[in-house]
Amino acid sequence: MVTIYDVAKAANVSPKTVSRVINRDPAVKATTEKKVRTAIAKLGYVPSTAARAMRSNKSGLVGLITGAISLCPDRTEPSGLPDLFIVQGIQKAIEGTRKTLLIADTGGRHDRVPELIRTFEEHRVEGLIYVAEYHQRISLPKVAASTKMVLANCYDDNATPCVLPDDRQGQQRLVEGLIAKGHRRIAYLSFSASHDATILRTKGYYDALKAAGIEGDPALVIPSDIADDNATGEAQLLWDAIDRLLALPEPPTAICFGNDRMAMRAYGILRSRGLSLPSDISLAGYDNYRLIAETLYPPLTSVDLPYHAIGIRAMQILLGAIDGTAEMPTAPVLVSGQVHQRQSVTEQPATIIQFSPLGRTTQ
Amino acid sequence: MVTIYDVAKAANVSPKTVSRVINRDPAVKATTEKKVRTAIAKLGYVPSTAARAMRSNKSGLVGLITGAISLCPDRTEPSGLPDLFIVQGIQKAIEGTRKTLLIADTGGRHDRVPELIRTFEEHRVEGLIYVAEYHQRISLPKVAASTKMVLANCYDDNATPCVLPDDRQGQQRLVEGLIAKGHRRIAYLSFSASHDATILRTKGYYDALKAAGIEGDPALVIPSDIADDNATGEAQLLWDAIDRLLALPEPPTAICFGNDRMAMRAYGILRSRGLSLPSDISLAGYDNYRLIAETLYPPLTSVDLPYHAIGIRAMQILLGAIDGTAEMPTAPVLVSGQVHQRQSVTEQPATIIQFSPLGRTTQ
DNA sequence: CAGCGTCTTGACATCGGTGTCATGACATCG
DNA sequence: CGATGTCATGACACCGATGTCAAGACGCTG
Repeated sequence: MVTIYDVAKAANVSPKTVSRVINRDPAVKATTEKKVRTAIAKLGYVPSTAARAMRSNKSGLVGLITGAISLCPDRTEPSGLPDLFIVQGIQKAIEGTRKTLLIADTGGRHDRVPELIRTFEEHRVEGLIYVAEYHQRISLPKVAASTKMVLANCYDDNATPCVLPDDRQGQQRLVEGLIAKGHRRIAYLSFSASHDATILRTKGYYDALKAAGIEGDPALVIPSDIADDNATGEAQLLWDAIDRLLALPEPPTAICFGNDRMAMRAYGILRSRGLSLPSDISLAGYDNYRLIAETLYPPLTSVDLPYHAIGIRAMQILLGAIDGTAEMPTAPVLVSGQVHQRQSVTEQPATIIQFSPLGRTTQ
Repeated sequence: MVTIYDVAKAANVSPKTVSRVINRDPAVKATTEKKVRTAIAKLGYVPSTAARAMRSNKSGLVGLITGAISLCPDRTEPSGLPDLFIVQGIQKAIEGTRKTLLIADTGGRHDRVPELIRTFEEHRVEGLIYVAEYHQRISLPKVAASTKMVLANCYDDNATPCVLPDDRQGQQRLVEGLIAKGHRRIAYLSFSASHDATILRTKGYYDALKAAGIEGDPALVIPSDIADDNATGEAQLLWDAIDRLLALPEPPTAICFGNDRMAMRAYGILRSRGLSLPSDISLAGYDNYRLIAETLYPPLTSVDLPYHAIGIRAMQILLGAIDGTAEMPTAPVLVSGQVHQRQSVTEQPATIIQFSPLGRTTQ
């Protein structure tokens, strides 16, 4: 490999002068610079970051730990993919800076995280971002105090700076949209209640109802407590939940789902129950997983999970801390996502619903 | 940052001895080793790869260039995601080796590739993999001869070692499966004929027919020449193509699609035409994009695009070349994907189809 | 023309590991 | 007991860049 010494010899100058040229030191005479640049081009010299890093004690590396890459293929799982968008946002935010991103994938095994952090420390990364596959609390091993760390899509007990989706607000706005279209009986088929996202979104759901003066009905809120790897079980639960809703004396005119994939399944289930979409019932997802939301017929109303923005914010915070130009935030940074109105939700004509011993009558 | 000298001082040995301990040199007395390990643990010493790399001239880094990460979000595009699986395969293959993967994303802009290669050269990567988002011919700038390179999902004119999906065989096996179920009139709604994959798969389609003694009917093969970013245009073309097929005097009993997403759209279109799936017509996709193929109702027969395996093979080839334990292949390495039979394809009862001036009659 | 400041360049040490070779301690053998 | 060999360890140089400091060239001033 050609070194700075080879270039120096070829250009008949000292290595230090070559170094000056590379680093655009203005104290180099134009003629000398030309000589050096010619030699660099002729020899195809590329400076070694390793040597540079050793001298300056700055690696120019930023580490990223994620399961986004490995989690996609094996899981047909809903949340598996979108966290990749966080990675994309991070990539985008690092573009244009002089830093290089080192990506380590957990391969789905959390126990590998310490090992990955270790590798990063060996590479002397200047900062570290941990990306979780869904909104959750985590606990990470200690890293050197000099290594800045930011959490994306997760938080811990040590007040490590973190960037989170504003799940409460997202669901609230979605439901507000349904209410604005005249819906009053709005069901919510959520994920497992043990998820942070579910708790926050359920709160958002009730907040929206309350703001509109609609009383919440617990019969309309059904969480699915399923194991993530059990696709048939999930489908079964969804059938049951939908049947329960349809059998209510006063069934919902709209259903919100925990994510777009649940909604996608529901399209098939509801149609096999003889309902027309969206005229008989309106549906809304979550995630705005465009592959699903835009391809389904009718296209699905959904809420952005602002993963891309989360990635960008996380990296911005980290870069600011590395440069020393910005302080790390001490409270979680919330990023909100936009509601995308599509044709799966229709205007609900103002109706008066009456109860009778025989069931429901709509006038 | 604590260095090997700090450890040496703390353990009261020479730095060289610490180095020996780190590298598991057996020539160190047990008592000495213990002293050193204690000091390492107490000080939290982590060796610097930069320093190591400089001395040994081996970075332990492998570079990966891809658009897989950035291409996902903006494109609702079919092929946008799956190449990520190649990256995952690569990750998997590098696990357990002592190498670290450096991932560079093009951000969708091919003109950034030289810049990324440059960064890799600065980091002295020992090998380089380029991953394309779909099967295609590419052309890359020269890299240092000492840097091994492997292409995944693409090939070039310089006989650079490459790993490709066996598209011809995949489509052939898929169609063979349909034929085995009694289908004789099999349509193929492919991608744009300008894609390598389309050309190869179309060949596989005809090969399967020919092997079964069925004459190919050009009216059954319709390529969609659409711009990738035009979702509504794509949907329109699909409506038209399907209508054309259904209007044929002898319409197909099965339709193969260029990918699972096209098939997913077709579910809606065919049903809106009053057809029941799969009893009236059988459908098959390509890619085995499980999120779609398994979630659709009925689940979709499809062919694996063996992206994961492509990634693994590519990395294996590269690692072999870096170690010097294996020669680079001189011809493209083809990887074949399995056919996944699902309920979207039904047994076609042996029928005799007669033509009459009034149309088709099935007995 | 001596003295001084400015401009340009180079010598040298240094970052943190590791390869090479040397050294001292100790065991073995004739 | 001295010669030889083995074992464990250390001294030193080196990888490739760059920060520090100094030196030579040059022009300007008094």
